[in-house]
Amino acid sequence: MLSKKTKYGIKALAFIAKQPGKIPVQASEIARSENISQKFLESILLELRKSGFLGSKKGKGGGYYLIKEPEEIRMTAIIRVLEGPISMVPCVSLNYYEKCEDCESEETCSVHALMIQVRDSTLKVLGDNTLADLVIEEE
Amino acid sequence: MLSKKTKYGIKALAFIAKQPGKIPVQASEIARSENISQKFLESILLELRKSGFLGSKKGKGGGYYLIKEPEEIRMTAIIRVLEGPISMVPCVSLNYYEKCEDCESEETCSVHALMIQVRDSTLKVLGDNTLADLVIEEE
DNA sequence: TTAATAACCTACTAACCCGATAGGGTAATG
DNA sequence: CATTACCCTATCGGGTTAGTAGGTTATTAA
Repeated sequence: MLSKKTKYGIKALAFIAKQPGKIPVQASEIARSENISQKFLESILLELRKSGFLGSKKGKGGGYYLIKEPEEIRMTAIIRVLEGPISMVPCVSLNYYEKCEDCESEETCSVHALMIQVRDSTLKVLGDNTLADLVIEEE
Repeated sequence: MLSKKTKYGIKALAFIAKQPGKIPVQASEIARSENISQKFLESILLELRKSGFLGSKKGKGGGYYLIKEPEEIRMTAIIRVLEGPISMVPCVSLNYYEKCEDCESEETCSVHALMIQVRDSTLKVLGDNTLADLVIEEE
């Protein structure tokens, strides 16, 4: 299950990407438009800024803006930052690998091979889609 | 993320499917072999019995056994029972659909279309794999 | 018939995480 | 210098997860 945090983060990024020009978008505006708790959204935007997706500008007329082009931002990157691992099990995660306590070996684990298949198919979809694709579909 | 419950459940089913013949397998044996808390496993096996995957026999020589052939048990069915929805978001779930509170319409939601793609690719993998496939890979 | 076995059932709990709220501080603009 | 809007920390209720505890019931073998 996708957390609200990730969902809100994606929606916010899409909202910003959708704006004409490169003018900063305020958190309050996004919160209003997308029905998100403003404070909660602020913390998400902050995280997206710290991880290099967004730039920010303080004061009047300030807000958040994309640093890279929407076409360059893969959904895998966004989700990994906000949600964490894409895999359903840590033992098949590429970026957040963790060994299982209960499994003696990954070769004999019946779940392992299956979860690799799921991971790869999900990765394909999320890697093929960029932020630009989300915006296009919206119009 | 897959819960331990689901993971243990799949492993247990694979363990039972792997047994030669149709003799019942005891929960204690599965728990020992797979390093699972026995009591926790019992509750999972019980659920799998109630949902029609397993039969059981009490008393000495008792245990759990598969009701259907491993080839007939799709991974989607197992996961839906133990884990719940396969989709990452309730608003694209086929079996556990729920409307989003924050979204005004699903057509304009930037997340929606993406999550349908993820759902379909995951569904393909889990629908193509049966319990029999897990056992084969183990050998 | 009785003892052992193993499934079945109910209740509880510690730990954890999520989503949100509270209450500010800091920097930039006009 | 006042307003704006980002920035930061702390906290918290509610829910879920993974497990533990302590039994009851049904079946089988001695």
